[in-house]
Amino acid sequence: MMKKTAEDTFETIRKIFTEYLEKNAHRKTPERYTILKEIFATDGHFDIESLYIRMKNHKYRVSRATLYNTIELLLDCGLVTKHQFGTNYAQFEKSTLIRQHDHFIFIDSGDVLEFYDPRIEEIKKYVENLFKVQIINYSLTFYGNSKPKK
Amino acid sequence: MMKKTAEDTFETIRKIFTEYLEKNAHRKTPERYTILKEIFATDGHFDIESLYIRMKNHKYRVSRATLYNTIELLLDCGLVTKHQFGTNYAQFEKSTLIRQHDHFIFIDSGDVLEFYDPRIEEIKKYVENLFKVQIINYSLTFYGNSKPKK
DNA sequence: TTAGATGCAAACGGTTTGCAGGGAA
DNA sequence: TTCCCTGCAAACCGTTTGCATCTAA
Repeated sequence: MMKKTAEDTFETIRKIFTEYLEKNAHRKTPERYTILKEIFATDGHFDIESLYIRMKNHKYRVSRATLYNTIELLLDCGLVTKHQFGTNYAQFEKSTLIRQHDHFIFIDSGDVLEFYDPRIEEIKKYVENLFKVQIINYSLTFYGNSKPKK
Repeated sequence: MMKKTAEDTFETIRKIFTEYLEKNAHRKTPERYTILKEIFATDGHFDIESLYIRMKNHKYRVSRATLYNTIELLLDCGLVTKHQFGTNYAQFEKSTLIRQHDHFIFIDSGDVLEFYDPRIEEIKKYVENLFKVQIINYSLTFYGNSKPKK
């Protein structure tokens, strides 16, 4: 069986975006694909300003307005997730298409770690039952510091 | 045994605030106590602007700067909790001193429900162990809608 | 008496919007 | 050719800050 390369994965991502744009009668502009590529070329979380600077450094100038516009589309088709980690600006994360996870944030540095605990599913079911609601999404974030050495 | 009245509870709150102010050499200004009273006189979550307007309606004029300043103190002594429910403005909640809880937000209306599931404690322990960290606080919020009638 | 608090208004910073020009379909 | 999209800059809005004035201690 062939190993799945990073390029293969991005091709899938690109295809998802294209299908989304076509289905919603949005234009397939070069800006949108370049932004998509830039986002998926880097690991970790990002905010609009850092993405803007990164693209400028890569000699691809887009306006902030277009970044906000495109992020909106990427959120809508599920390729990007939005977080508001207690700050007053939004942070985003590219979808891995692989595994769901939540976050631990170091209070001092702002560094982000990811984890997954299946018990969150149990809590979700409990809440849906309790309130007779349908949960569309959720956010679970822990904040803390390194454990002090004894 | 005497029933505990709302006034008794507020007296306790007031005392906690006073002790906090004294311990940290902060002045006990009338503004600070009036803001405390206003916050604890209303149920549910609030933001700075609505608190500002509420106080103005009650004929007690404070500046927004003082509201922000005082909220900071109330957060510091644990009488108020801050939330950032995906919006770009902060929402606050008075502490109940009774029971810990998390939130369910109706996507359409923004209405807030509260619940508690002890499994969150298990997840917390798991994360502390996994990353060798100490968790100071956390946020768990579900977003969704009413379950459609069949 | 004086250091800390308040009120006001200006500044700040992330996000949104209006509009003229450009380009995908 | 059409009208959606982009870029730019101004507007927006929640929050922070600077400063003169006031007041708790």
